[in-house]
Amino acid sequence: MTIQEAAQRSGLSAHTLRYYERIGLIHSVGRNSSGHRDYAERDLQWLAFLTKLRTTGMPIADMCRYAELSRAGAHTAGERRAMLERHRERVLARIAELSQDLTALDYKIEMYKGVS
Amino acid sequence: MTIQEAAQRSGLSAHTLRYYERIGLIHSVGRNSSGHRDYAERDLQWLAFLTKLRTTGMPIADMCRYAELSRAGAHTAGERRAMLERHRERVLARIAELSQDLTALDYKIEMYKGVS
DNA sequence: ATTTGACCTGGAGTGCACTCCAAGCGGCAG
DNA sequence: CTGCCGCTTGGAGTGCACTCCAGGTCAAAT
Repeated sequence: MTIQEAAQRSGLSAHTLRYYERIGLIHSVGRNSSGHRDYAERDLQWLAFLTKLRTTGMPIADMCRYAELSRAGAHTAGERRAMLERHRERVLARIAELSQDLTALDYKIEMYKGVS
Repeated sequence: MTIQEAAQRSGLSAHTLRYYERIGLIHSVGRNSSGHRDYAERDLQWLAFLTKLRTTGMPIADMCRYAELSRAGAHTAGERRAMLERHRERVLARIAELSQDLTALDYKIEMYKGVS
């Protein structure tokens, strides 16, 4: 599939897809006879996973590290899992923080309701 | 209180406090006889509120708008409340998104557990 | 044959939110 | 009186994650 289709389906821009490949986040996207990228279903799945890491706030540098480990083979599975578990804790903490701040926000909104 | 004390107590850096004042997020911080900033308890409260808006992801530009409205007087209360309610929705949506992605992350971690 | 349009590359530019720097001032310890 | 420290200012620099540009290739349409 072309880069535009992949962009459409992944929700990332074509620019971002090229950028991700350049920095090593996506490995070995196929090329067709004229040198254009040709994304496979596997690439889309990987992209979907990357997108989850991104939207949950993992820095690009960490994602690169994860991608590198994935490329290195099965013996890195433990380290990858550890990365995900650390990340999981951060996401959990972030949800807790947001929930806390939401309560404060609600309180503030209530104050506006009381006044008007 | 000095800028260092205010930094300590707000959790922001002195750099950031000056920056926030410069862009109009904090209005009229007092100065002492030698021209140094002298933060009052009120400023700390305002800073704590700003910090909640920031950590929940409100862009600086929106916070400036809110600060501007606050300065403009009581007749802007409705608009301020509307801003907070819109922001509340975004925070809620963000929590929902994070929770969703957390589930996917958990699933991925389970897969690693199954393998190792 | 030429135009069009999607794609390629390396490198430069952008926006956000800080973060730091240089030059200077005020107060106080030695 | 000198040195130092913490503060002041305007302006420049930084890091992150894109985002865009220039110049070029290729295949299909006119």
